[in-house]
Amino acid sequence: MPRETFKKRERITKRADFIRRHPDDTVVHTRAYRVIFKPSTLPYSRLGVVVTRKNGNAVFRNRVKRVLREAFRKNKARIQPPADVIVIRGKLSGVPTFHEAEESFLTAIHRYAATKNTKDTDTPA
RNA sequence: GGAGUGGAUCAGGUGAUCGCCGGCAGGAGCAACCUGUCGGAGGAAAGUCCGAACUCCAGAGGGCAGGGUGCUGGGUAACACCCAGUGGGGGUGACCCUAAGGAAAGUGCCACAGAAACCAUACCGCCAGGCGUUCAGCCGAGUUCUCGGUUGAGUGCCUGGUAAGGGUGAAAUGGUGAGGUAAGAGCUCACCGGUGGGCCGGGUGACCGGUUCAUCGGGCAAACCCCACCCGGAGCAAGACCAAAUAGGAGGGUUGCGUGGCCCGCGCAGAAUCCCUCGGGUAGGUCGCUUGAGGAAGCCGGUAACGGUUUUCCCCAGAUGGAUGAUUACCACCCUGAUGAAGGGAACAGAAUUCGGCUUAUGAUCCACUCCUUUU
RNA sequence: UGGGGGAUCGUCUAGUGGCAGGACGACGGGUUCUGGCCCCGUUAACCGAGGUUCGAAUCCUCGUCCCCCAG
Repeated sequence: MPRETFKKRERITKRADFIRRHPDDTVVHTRAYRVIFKPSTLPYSRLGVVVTRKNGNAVFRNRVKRVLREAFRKNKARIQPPADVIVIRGKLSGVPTFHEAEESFLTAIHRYAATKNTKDTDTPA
């Protein structure tokens, strides 16, 4: 079983990686977040979190980022194929907990995998 | 029991599992990775309101402009901060607040109202005199109707005296009482109040107390200003170094730049293969970067702020799309509940070059004190 | 992180110590067969809290929010 770590190379740090869009991107909406899966050439997935100042103060923004980072760390092995994942916090009030975030993250991964499978079955012919 | 004032302290704790950042050591060496070990948010880290250190501009030098501070004495690297006091104001009180120099250096403003808003004095009014006039009484002359004189009351104008009173206004030329006067007035007197000067005593000083003489016309300087003291500018995206990238594009120049308030001064470059500006390109890394006006404890000086000194004492975050987290167990606190079971809650808030302050946000506990009410 | 600027009716704006004004809008009325244009009237604001002053949108202090700039 692979260890559930989260190294620096698994984080999206370039502004261009946040902004660039591609037709193959898969966008999944959950109640509080918008999750964008971008196909990656790297053999592992990466995570980037967007929380603007309009969501709350610095404590709140740090909380959102830490909770989402933890959900990614625990479940990154399920993202197949590997992708750059960008999570955008919507305008929803209330302090997030880890369990809520993980549930949203898992549903997003599930829908992402579903779209990939249908594409794989449709396109080969 | 209620209301309140001042001060101090803490900012849940201990494990388990999985993670993140940094230092050190090791894996032969840089990077990466692994192992071990140590450390890892705050009282406000916040607002960026002051003051400094540090870096660059020249080792920041002179003048002007501009800005800041503004009772006294201390503290400090420095401050607009702190401590101790003085004066003034608020509160029944504990206690709190205080940008608190100068208005006879000058300028300006004080809307509306009001006679008048600061400098001459003056409008209404009051009083005296003069000239008219109306009415009444008395006297004289005369033919009844009239004329003259005089007294009193009223009224108009002029001259003079006066500032007691006058709707106003935020503010009106010391207040009250008596004398005095034609009417009045600090004109005089008694008490009270203010201002200025002299002298005496206390205090380092702001100032306080007493006495005596003179005098009694506002306010605003967080209006311009004057006086005293202080301040050069920019800011770690400061600044230094390494590497990568494009093509030699456009404009200007004798003085240009540093210079980002102005002038002087200073420094650098200075006839082109030169300099400046714009445009274009690059957007990576290393250092600065955490040991410092540092902390703790003891002793000494000081009312205190604070300072001095001693120690084999301690090292206490340094990220760079930005770490300091997640899950879970038990205990502690608060609330609901019945004391149990159970459930819920736990504020304000996240380092970014570093310090000293201020201000703002905010949970809990403790100590001392004040006022009111009730009981004894 | 550092530096700079701003906040006035619903919107855009003027006002630098003394009544807060204008335009557009909204509402009501008039005009018209009806609507528009036009005319008349009404409504409606000084970001918040303290201080200076007789008096503050204006001067001072603190706070809240918004915008801009950077090597």
